[in-house]
Amino acid sequence: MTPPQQFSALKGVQDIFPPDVHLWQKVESLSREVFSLYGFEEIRLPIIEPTGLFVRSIGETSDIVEKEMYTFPDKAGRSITLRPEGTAPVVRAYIEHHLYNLPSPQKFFYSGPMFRYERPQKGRFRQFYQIGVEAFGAVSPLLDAELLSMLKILLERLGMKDLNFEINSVGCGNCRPAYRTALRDFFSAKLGSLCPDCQRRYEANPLRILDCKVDRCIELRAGAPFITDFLCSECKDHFEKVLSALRRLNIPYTLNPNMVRGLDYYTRTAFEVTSEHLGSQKAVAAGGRYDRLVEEFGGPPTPGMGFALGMERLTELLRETGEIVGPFPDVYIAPLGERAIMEGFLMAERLRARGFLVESGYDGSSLRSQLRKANRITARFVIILGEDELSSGRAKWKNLGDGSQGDVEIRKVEEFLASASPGKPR
RNA sequence: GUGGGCGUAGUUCAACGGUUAGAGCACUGGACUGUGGCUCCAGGUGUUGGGGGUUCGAAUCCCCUCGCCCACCCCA
Repeated sequence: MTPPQQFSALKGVQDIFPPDVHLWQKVESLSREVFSLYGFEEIRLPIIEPTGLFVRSIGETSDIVEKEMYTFPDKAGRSITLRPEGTAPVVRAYIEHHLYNLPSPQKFFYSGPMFRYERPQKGRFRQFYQIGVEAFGAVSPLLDAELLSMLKILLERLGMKDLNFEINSVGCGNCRPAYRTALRDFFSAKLGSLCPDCQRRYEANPLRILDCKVDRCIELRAGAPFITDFLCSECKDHFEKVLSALRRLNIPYTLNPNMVRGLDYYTRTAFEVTSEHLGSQKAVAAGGRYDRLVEEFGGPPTPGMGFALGMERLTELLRETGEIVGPFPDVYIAPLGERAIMEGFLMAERLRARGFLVESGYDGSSLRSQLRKANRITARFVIILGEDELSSGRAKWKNLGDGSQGDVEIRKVEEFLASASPGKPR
């Protein structure tokens, strides 16, 4: 006989189950709570989008578009892509539903899986989850500071420590081209000494040379021009006001003129929140401004700004700060014998209707093994129901915390548990 | 796509090329026929990831392949 085929999850995707899933739930619920204080409302969007949406927003020559998208034709021959990021779909929906007619700024958050066909490593997956926010229609640098503050408050309430807020301005369509030219000029004489990757970057995206990790390239870029010295007066003013607001909020930040964002659509403010406790993929959140994107997609000129949190990286850090355990059963019902099993089954349903978390045995195993199981799942109480109890009408109860026990009328088990469990029933 | 590391029981890991591949934990049962945790005892059909090769003999050496991990590229 051939053994049945065993399936396993695809490369780069993962199952999330207890106890880990409790961390995920905590992050999700706390995010909702904090975001709602700032007026962000949830938006739920498709996971598949037309391929062109990402090609045009992220940039045709970006790695994401060139080699990382899950793209396939549907049955009518349309090119479909599993979303590799969240901003472009939100922008699409914002324009498609004319949300710009509503009072500005419009603020949304989303949560869900993204897909990129990459080689997995620590903190990187092919299906990964992001919680993101996007705000439309506010040019003020105070919005930038407000989003940073909201993010910091969320991370603090999650108990995260040792985070570094790195910030930069990548300028706009007016000033960035001049900087690119200046960078190319700076590196042109050293081109032959740069690593092969950087020689490619020199052509494709010279800003990327700035965050190369090769020692030689790090040496060669000493003295390279800073983008902050090339910002136009509007961008410079905006950046200074963001930084000043951050100082007023007592939010510590690190200026990182070498930080460039991967996606083409960013303008002005760009930032990353990193942790040294992660692997090489150390950004737990990142975002920035995209003041031209809505217009480029056919909407009215509307500034935008947002960020996304990487769920796997976040929960990775939270796992180190202490396990969050799931709910424990209030009571385990241990029936002995056929009649008792049915009685216990009915009792379990009565107790659940009263708001108790109940586990119940119904396979007729010994009292010993049932108590062992109750102990293992850390039930607070055990109710023992055997022939003796059924004939006397009084069930035995046992408190697994202190070992105390006694008996109680079967009809009054609910009342007994309610008085013995503060806060229950709900 | 590139480079490196690792695949042995449910799990964490042992086993100089040499008997029948072992141990902790977990699980199940018992000591205690209806009382958990602590203790003690008992319980393993593992294609040593898969395939091929070298050898009298391979978990161990070689080749191929699959998978996982880490790093690069890039990115949350």
